[in-house]
Amino acid sequence: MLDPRLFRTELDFVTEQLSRRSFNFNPAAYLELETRRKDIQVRTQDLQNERNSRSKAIGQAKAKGEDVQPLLDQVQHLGDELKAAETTLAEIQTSMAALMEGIPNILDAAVPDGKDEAANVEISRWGNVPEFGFTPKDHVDLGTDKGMDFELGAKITGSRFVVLNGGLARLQRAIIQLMLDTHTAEHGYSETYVPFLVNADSLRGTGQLPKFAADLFKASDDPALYLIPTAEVPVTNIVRDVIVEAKDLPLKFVCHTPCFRSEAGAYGRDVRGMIRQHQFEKVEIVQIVKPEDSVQAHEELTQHAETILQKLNLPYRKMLLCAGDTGFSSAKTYDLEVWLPGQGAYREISSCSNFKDFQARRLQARWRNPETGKPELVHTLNGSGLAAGRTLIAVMENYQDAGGRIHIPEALKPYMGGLDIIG
RNA sequence: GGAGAGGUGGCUGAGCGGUCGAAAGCGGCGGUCUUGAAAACCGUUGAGGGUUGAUCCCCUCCCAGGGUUCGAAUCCCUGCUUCUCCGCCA
Repeated sequence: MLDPRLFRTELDFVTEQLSRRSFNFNPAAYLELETRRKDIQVRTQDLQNERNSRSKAIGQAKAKGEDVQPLLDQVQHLGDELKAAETTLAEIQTSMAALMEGIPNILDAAVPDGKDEAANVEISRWGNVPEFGFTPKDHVDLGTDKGMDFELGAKITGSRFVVLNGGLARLQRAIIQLMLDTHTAEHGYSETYVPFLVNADSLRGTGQLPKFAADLFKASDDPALYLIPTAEVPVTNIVRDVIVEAKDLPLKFVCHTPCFRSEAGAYGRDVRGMIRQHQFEKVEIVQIVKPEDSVQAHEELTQHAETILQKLNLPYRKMLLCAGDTGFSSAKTYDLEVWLPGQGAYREISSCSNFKDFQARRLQARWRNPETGKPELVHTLNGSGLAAGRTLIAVMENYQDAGGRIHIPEALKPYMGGLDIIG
C-alpha cells in the first residue's frame, strides 16, 4: 500500500508514476471519495465528542446525587445520528481501503520504461554458455529414464505435477541443501521453517490479496487458508504488527518451502516439463532493513542468489525489469535468468525485489528509529535463492554428456552420498 | 475430539458500568549524585488517525467482530487464540 499522505499532497506525481505501469488511476474519483471521507470523519468525531462529554456529565451529576433525567432527555436523539455517521464512515473507509489496496507500488527511478519483458534491460552476464559436440537434450528427454515422471504426477494429481525418483530426487535435495548452507554460513541468513498454509491477513500483507486471489490455491474456506505461492508470504509476515528494535536490524531469513501456484492465465505456456508446475521447491531469502539501507541490501541480496549460480557454474544473466514487467508490490526487481541448453534460452530462476515500505505499510511492520524515537516503517526485500525445481533442470541440461548422463557439479557432490553421475 | 481457565501498554500484573488510555512493579529515556559507572532518588515513557504553519484540541484502540446502555476494559453473544487435564496421534 502507498502512503495516503502522498495522495493528498502529490496526487499528480502519483498519477503520473502509476501510469508508468499502465495502471489507470483516476484522481478525480479518488478526490471525490477523499473529500467525502474527510467530511464524514470530522462530523462523526464531533458527534462522538458530544456523546462523550455529555455521558461524562451524566456520570458526574450522578456521583453528586443529582437528578440526571433532564440530562438523559437531552441525549436521546444523539444515538441514531451518531450510529448513522459511524456506519457511513465505515463504508467510506472500506471503499478507500479497497481502492488503496488495489494500487501497485511506485517504481524506483532506476526502473526503465516499457510494457513487457521485451523492454527489460540486461545488466550483466556470467559464465560461458557450454559448447556441446552434440545436440543437447532438454530435461524432459534427459529425465525420462532417470526417474522424472510426469505421467505419474498426472495420475496422482493432474497436469503440472511431477514425481521424481532416485538420483534426481536426491539431486534436488542436494541443491536445496547447498543453498541453505551457503546462505546461512556465508551470507548471514537465519534458517527458518514456516507454515505452508497461510490466512488471508498474511496474503494481504505481502500483496497477493485481494488482487491476485486467482493465482492461489485455497485449501479451506472456514477458516480461509491458502497454500503459499512463495515462502515470501509466511516469512515476511513474521514482522507483521511488530516494532523491531533498531539494533536487531537487518533481519535476514532463509527458508526452504514448496510453493503452490494455480498458474491461472498461463494455459498453454511452458506445458512441457518442469518449468511451470503447480508445486515446486524454492529457497527464499528475505531481508527486513532500515529504509536507508534497502537499496544496498537489494544489490547484496541479488548477489547472494547469484552466488549459488556461480557455485554451480551455471551461465546466467541479470536483468533489470522494466516498468510493465515489475510485480505489483515491487519498486524494483532484478531477475536472474539461467541458460537452459535444451531450450537454447535464458529462463528466469530467481526474482529479487525491493518493496521499500509498500509491504511494510500493509503489514504494519516497523522499527523504532532512535533519531525520532518513533516507530517507522521498515523496508522489505526478498529473492529466490533459488527456485530449486528450475535449478534442477538447469543442472541436468548444462551437465549432460553425449550419452545423456548427468554429471554432478562439484559443489553438490558433498550432498550426493558418493554419487557423481546420474544415468 | 472432551472438560476447564485465561487473553489488559515493551514485559509482569491490578482494574466497583461513570473524570480509565488504564494502578503498581520491571524495562526504556532524561536528570541529581559520582572522576566514571553502579546503587539510590526525582521526573518521564503506548499506538493509529482527524485538525493545525506548529502547539492546543478532538477521535479511535484494553484479542477480533457483533450486541445492551446516555456511558463498556468492565455486562451479553460469536469467533480466534493461549494454557491445564483427559483421549488420540507422527
